[in-house]
This record gives sequence, C-alpha cells and structure tokens, in this order.
Amino acid sequence: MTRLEHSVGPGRTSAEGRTGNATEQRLQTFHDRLKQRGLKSTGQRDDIVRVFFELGRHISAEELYAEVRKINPHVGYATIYRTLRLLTECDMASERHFAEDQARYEAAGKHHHDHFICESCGKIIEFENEGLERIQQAVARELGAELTRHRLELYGRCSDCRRSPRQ
Amino acid sequence: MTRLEHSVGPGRTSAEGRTGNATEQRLQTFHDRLKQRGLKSTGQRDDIVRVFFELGRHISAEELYAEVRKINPHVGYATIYRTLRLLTECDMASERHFAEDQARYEAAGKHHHDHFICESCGKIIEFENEGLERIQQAVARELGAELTRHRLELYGRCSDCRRSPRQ
DNA sequence: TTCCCTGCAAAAGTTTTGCACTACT
DNA sequence: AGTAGTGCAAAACTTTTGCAGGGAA
Repeated sequence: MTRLEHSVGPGRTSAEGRTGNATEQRLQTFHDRLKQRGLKSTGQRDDIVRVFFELGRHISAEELYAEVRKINPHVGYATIYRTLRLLTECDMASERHFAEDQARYEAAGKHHHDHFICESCGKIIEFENEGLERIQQAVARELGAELTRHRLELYGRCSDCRRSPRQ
Repeated sequence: MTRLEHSVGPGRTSAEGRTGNATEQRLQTFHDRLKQRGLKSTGQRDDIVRVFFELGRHISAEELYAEVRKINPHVGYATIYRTLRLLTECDMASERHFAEDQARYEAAGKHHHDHFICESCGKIIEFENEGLERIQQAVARELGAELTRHRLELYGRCSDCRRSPRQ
C-alpha cells in the first residue's frame, strides 16, 4: 500500500567521480528548457545543475554552494540562488521548507511523494500512499474547494534510531 | 467525517474592545506556567499575550507587533519574538512555516487539526479528519518508525473563490 | 554584436543578541 | 535587593538585487 522510494541522509555527498547518465540526460532537458525561454547555457549553470542532480535530494543553497565550490571555486552565491530558481521555474526542482528556516531544494521526480523526517538522525524518507491522496481529495470536496497541491511531512524516530540506544 | 473548525482570514483583526473570558483564562495559564519556571509576569507580556489570543490564528511576528503597538506603543520587536518563543515553550502557541519565508504563530488548541490554504484569497481553513490520522500511523508502522507529529497542508481554491470569477 | 549571465558587494527581510536600564517578586 | 525583563541598536543569517565586466549565441 505504501511505497517506499528512497532513504537518503540529508547531508549525503556522492558527487566525486563521474556524473551519471541520468544526470546528463537531465542536464540536456535543462538546456532544452533554457533554449525554449531564450536563455543561455553556461559553464556555471552546468556545474551547479550537475552537482545538484548528482548530490541527491533535499539540499540547501548553502550545501550546494559548498559542493559546487569544490569543483569550481569561482561560482558565487548569487548564481547558486539564481540557478535554483531557474531549475524550479523549469519544473526540474522544487523548493521545500521543512522545520528549519532555510529552504531545501529537491530534484523534481516523476511521481508525487511525501516525506518522513527522523528527528533523531535527520534522515529523510520518501513515501507514497494512495489512501492519503484519496482522503485529501475527499476533504477538499467536503470543503467545496479545489485542490492544487499539498504538503505532508511526518516527523518521528526512524527504525534505525529506535534500535540504537543513543543519538 | 471531516470536521471543520474555523474559517479565518489570515490578516483578520478583531482586537478592539474587551478581551474575552477565554483570553483571560489563557493568560492565567500563562502566568502559572511562567511561575513554574521561575519567570516573571510583566505588563508587556500580558499585552502581547492578550492581543495574540484575541486576534485569532496564524499571525506573523510583524502583524502581532503592529497590533500590540496600537495598545502599547512602547513594546519592542525583540519582546514580541521573545514572548512568542515563551508561548511556544509553554505549549500555548506553535510556530508554523507555510509557503512564505516568515513564520506564523497559532494559539495552541485542544485537539489536533490540519490546514487548507486558499491560494487565491489567502484564507486558512482548519479541519480534522480521522482517516488521515489513521493512515499516517499505518505509514509510520510500515516504515518501522515512531510518529511524534506531522504537518499537513492542502493548497487550492476555496469555495468562495471558485464561485467568484476574478481574484 | 547583442544581450544574457556572472561575481562581488551591498541591500533587504526576518530573527537573535548584547547591553545598560527597568521593574517584577 | 536581587534577578529577570525590556528597548534599542547592532548582529546574524538567508536570500535578493544593482552594477560593471565577461561570455554565449
């Protein structure tokens, strides 16, 4: 019933080495969408986008900046923010505000999912549950409202943290 | 099945006139909890807390500051934030981050509820649905996780806005 | 050649903090 | 009297913007 999709620590770093095929494909999509809008592809944008998609999910601008600087120390903070906004406008990323003050960005995937956030280790688990979606639609119907999107976050202790005694 | 609780515009202002009994009762509770912690009651805190509970829900620090200044122009921004934090620590308010960057605070109520936010007029509707709660517990169980809290926000067009053609 | 893009630094917006003074208890 | 609270201003932090120079198309 509930489909588990990923299980990734928020600070996970895996950008060393080659960029995967999936990343190059998404980069191509990004180039296409830029061209559609009469915008340009640049080295900085490519670097940022590659790192963003390679790194995994739920990254903050600060983390992305630090990672991008490792491979291109010339890139400025403003370009990080501008590129993240561009990715969001191209529907290739989405901005999330979890509990903290700063925003996190996540690569836009195929299908919708929600998040479980472990309050102990910070791990973020994505899941999908049809029953939840159905009931939300029912709630909207009862309110006479039209639903365009939603946000659901579950907080608690993940199975790993429940097993280990401390931290 | 779904219980509707309130329907309040986010910028609603109803602080003129007397403070209600419910407010005075909550103020008393606040005093008690302060005393428990060895903290003091002050005129500024009382003013802020009264306005907060009278005003209704989902207020930002900025709005609260403006409202409090109307009845006590001496109060500073810092005291607003410090008192909101105090209310939160006393479990009498909770901090929410909706779509925007700034936080909104809401009076802590008896029972749990979630929010529908109209993207057209900004209205916030609170609702409660048992089925949703049940499925969330089921999801957590499947993950082997322990659920401590959750956040669910539905976004869309409310019934009023669907009826009226523009805005 | 034309604009878009970039980096830097400064600005903007929200929230926190240091400090001298005030006022609860 | 003693200690926590307050206002102010400055700091901290995240995100945005202005501008002069650089680069993609």
